[in-house]
Amino acid sequence: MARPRSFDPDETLLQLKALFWAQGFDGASMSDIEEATGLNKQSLYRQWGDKRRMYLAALQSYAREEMTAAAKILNGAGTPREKMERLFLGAAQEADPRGCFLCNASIDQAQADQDTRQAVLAMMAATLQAFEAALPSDHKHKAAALQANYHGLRVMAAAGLPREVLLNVAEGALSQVP
Amino acid sequence: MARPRSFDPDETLLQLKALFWAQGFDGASMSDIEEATGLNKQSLYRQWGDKRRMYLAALQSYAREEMTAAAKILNGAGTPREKMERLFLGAAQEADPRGCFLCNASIDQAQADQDTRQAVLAMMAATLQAFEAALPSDHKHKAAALQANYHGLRVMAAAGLPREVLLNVAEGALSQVP
DNA sequence: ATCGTTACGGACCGATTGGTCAACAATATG
DNA sequence: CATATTGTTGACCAATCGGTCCGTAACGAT
Repeated sequence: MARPRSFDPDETLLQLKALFWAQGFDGASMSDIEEATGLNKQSLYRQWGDKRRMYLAALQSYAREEMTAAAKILNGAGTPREKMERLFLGAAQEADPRGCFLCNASIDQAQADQDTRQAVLAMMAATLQAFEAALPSDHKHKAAALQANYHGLRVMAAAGLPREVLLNVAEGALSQVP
Repeated sequence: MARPRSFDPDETLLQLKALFWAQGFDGASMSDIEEATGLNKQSLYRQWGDKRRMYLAALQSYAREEMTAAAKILNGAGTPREKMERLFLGAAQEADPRGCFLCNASIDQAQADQDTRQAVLAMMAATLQAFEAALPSDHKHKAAALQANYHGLRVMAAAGLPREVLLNVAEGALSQVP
């Protein structure tokens, strides 16, 4: 009935996520977005309405994928200790310079935009639950502190601290897990 | 010999710090800066050169004041436990929605600007030392993890998590301190 | 009072910002 | 094949961005 879309919105969303994750909302201009997606502005606006919604969609894509990757570790096989080792040592060794997109959004957009704030709160709550679920019943009260530890680790990794310090953080966190 | 400055650079620096802390580098326009300081662009440029150096000066002002406020707690009187209680419970109860300026800079400017990156690294290292100094000698290895915990707590506070969760984080952190 | 020097204020700059519009291209249905 | 409908393209928009320039104001030294 009409001309079909010539791009895959899901694939474009991954590119948006990568861009906003690395550069933040203000740091990514529409020109950057056009370049990163290979699409024209108009196609982007037609699909998502405005830049804010592109950002929100990217953030929710992160929630769906990167965070369920963490959740997969936490809900996967192994003892609580093994799960936490995989999570914390992984974060310390990879040391993603982009940080954690959720933390980034908390800091530079949660204050500026109500929708982002709500999305961030939901993601934070889901993360807390994943930590709780992965801990034995007599250690669930440590979930929030471990989450804070994890987010702090990601921030320190983004700051560029040496791996040795990051591994130190991971070991300290793990010492709380039986 | 010449017309004297009609503003106090130190006072202006406090206003710059407050603005960049709350809004970030990109989030604060030169118009915002003029409004926040009550000064004209030209006076600002004469004093600091460009916007980046205003930001860096603000960040270093934060390092000098807010962080030595934390350092004062850590280096002050009391047992390690008491110091950590003051630090973590304070951060959980005040729950500054602006977050920690150091964390914010780590996330949205450390990648973009080399000078900011170096300043952030120095501040992070100084913070680690303050934690180490405040812990008894057989617990110094926990300094990095406690720092991560602290930064995570600040990020979660900025995200808007309920005080109850933040207090939970603080208690979890404190359980590691004798 | 005058002069040299510096600070201040506002007009102004090109570049870039996020966002829109209308012409054109392409396709599924009749 | 014709048509209705949608996607794509690039020109275009006002507004704002960070930053500069210059005329004037205000001071200390002589």
